[in-house]
Amino acid sequence: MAKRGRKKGSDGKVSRALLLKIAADEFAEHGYHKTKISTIVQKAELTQPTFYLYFKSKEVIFQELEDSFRLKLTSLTSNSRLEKGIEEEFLPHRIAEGLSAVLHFFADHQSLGRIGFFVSENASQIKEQMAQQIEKNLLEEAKAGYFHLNVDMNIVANGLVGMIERLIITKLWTGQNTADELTKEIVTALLYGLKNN
Amino acid sequence: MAKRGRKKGSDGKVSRALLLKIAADEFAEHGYHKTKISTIVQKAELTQPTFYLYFKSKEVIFQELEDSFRLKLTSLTSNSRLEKGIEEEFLPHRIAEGLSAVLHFFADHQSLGRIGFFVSENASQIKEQMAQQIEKNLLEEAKAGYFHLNVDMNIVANGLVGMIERLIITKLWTGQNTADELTKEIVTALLYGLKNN
Amino acid sequence: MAKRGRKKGSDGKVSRALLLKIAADEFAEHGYHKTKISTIVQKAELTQPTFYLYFKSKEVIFQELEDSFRLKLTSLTSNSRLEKGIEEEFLPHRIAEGLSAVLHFFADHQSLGRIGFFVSENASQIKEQMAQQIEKNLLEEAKAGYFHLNVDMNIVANGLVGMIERLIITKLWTGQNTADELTKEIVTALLYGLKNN
Amino acid sequence: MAKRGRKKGSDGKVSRALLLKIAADEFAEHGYHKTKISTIVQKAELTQPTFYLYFKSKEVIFQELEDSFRLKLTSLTSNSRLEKGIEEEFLPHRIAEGLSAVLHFFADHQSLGRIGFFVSENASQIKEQMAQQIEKNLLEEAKAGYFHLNVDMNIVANGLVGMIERLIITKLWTGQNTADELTKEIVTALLYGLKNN
DNA sequence: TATGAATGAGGCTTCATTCAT
DNA sequence: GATGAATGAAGCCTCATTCAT
Repeated sequence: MAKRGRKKGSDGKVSRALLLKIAADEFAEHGYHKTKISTIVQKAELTQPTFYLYFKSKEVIFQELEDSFRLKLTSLTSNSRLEKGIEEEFLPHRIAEGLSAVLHFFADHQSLGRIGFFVSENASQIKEQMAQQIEKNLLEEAKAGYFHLNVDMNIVANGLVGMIERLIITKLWTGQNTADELTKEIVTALLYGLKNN
Repeated sequence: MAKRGRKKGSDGKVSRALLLKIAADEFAEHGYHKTKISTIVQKAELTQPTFYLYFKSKEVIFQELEDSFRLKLTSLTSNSRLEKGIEEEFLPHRIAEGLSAVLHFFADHQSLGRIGFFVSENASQIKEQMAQQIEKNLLEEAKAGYFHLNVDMNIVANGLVGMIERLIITKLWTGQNTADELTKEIVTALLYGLKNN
Repeated sequence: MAKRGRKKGSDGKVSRALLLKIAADEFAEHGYHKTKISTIVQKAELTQPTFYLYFKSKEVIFQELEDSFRLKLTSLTSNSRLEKGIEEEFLPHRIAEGLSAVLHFFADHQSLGRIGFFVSENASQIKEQMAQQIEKNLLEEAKAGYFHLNVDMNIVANGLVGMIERLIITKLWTGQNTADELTKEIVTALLYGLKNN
Repeated sequence: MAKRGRKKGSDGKVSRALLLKIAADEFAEHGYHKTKISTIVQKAELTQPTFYLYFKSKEVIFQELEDSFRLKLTSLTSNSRLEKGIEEEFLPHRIAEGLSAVLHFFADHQSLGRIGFFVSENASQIKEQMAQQIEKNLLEEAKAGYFHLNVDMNIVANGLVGMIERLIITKLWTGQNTADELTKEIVTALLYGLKNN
């Protein structure tokens, strides 16, 4: 039944998705330059021209993965702002929710996370966006009286991103700690240094 | 003027150092793969064979830079432990000293810092070593009664490294903050979360 | 006509064989070091990357040629042993057969022969293997009473290999003598020095 | 006492001879192309410019070594002709003398021998000259009645050179046989195949 | 949809050789 | 007589990408 030139059971959508997945793993493991198209297609049991059927270039498939990461991450952080009027005793719990979501995302999408946070040339920029989101939240929360203002919130936000980044690599992805464990530790450390008194 | 042979005023030590410096800048700016020997020697107004007079390969000169970074960093962190018997009121100041030294080092050696902390394939490993050093310090200090033990010190150490890393990029190297300003902010945030009560 | 992509009528097997043949000629004529991949592909009207499509390296294609030589030579020499019970009057004829096969092989495969016997770094080893094969044959034949034992058969075997080697170059490949003529001369000289009485 | 730029105790003649000797060993061991000027001068504890003080090029020093070999070899073979009127019973002894001289020469000058006989591009030509010398001797000796003429003397001469060549490598230079032992074996094998009746 | 075959562009490295002192 | 420093020339190899089927 298969037409000439068509692999039995082959399906564009499937091949494309497969290439994307393998590429993600390769980029994540070896970085952009050491990742070779030839390796990707080999693992997908396809050929190089087929790759170019779905992606215009190496750069483009990488970009698609990076964009995918960005999208998911943005949607997460934008949901983490605290509502006004929350009781102080619930504060740790509310803050934890946002952080937890982020950590779970990274736990569930290692390759994508590695790409967006560590191998992309824009990683720094991505993290800065994240830091800005966090800063906005912190400032509002401080204005609401939850936090003192003895520290520069932009610095705190950036520091927080750095902390998260490092713990993802060293603790989450190594399996030493779960997303929830890390959440608790971070929140504790954070609050006791930020909480108004 | 001479097209071949000895360039007027040429000196092996000088040429080598020049290549090393330019290479550091190139690696720092473009990463390992995008850095080309041809560019390095062009900027040094030398030729490719001259490069190989002083360095066995691209990999080797990179390694030399990485090692140089490692050495300086290690000597800094190993000097930052607190002596026993220090008065609590001087604690922030003492802790700040170690951190300050590290930040000043990064401020003064951007390219080297970028190489060791961001472009090297061993960057993660290097940071982990640093985190271990810090953890040891923290644990001793906790034992001495300066800190409480409500948090996992290994997590704190790694988080701290992440914070530092991120602030170096976003604040120190952008010129937004000086090493001393950052030191103060980090110590403040840190202590209020760690200090025993 | 196409500048890129598939050449009209191109066929992997053919290209590979072509490269192999040209490489054999080049190696045979110029030796290993003076043979350039760029020349090989030029003569094949291909480009350098294509070469690497079929052979991992210069060394590897050379090895393949050497192995090919070894294989054929080994199969020839191992077939040249005399059966027991052969009449003495047919001895010269039987011995000639083995030698003749070898010389015909060299006559028909100059480049390969030159590679295995003269340009390979293992040429000496190859010849020694051949000498050992020959020695084994001679010893069996001596045991069967065809030859006397007044001489060291290992020396004779090595000397014989040297004779063959030299005559191949000076007589066979120059066209001064045919394989059959040489066979006769060598057998004559050999037997009258070896024959029992 | 040494003047500026002059190594203590340095002497042109000595340096030149040293370079020549080391070069001979290197060429003999590694062949022409794998022998590097840089290695030669290193072993001589000199520098590359010094090399060019004594030899115009790599090719030239090699040529000098090859010429040196040629000279010595030629003087040997030209002395090996048999005088007319020698008694038949002394023939083996007289033939042996010439051969012995050659083998002793190779035994005493391995590197030079290897260069002239195996690494030079003219090795084949050199051997042919030798073969011609030998052929002339053989023909005269045949004319004098010492040998029969059932074989082509040019073929015998070339074969003999091949035998010698191979035995030098496999027996003489490996220490398995002395020059005198080989001489005896070769003469025996040779005579019983050549002697008239 | 898929592929066998091919290539443009470009990087790393080596080596014989030379100049100014 | 000797050398520290430098280079012109050239070769091997890799990789993203494309064409014709």
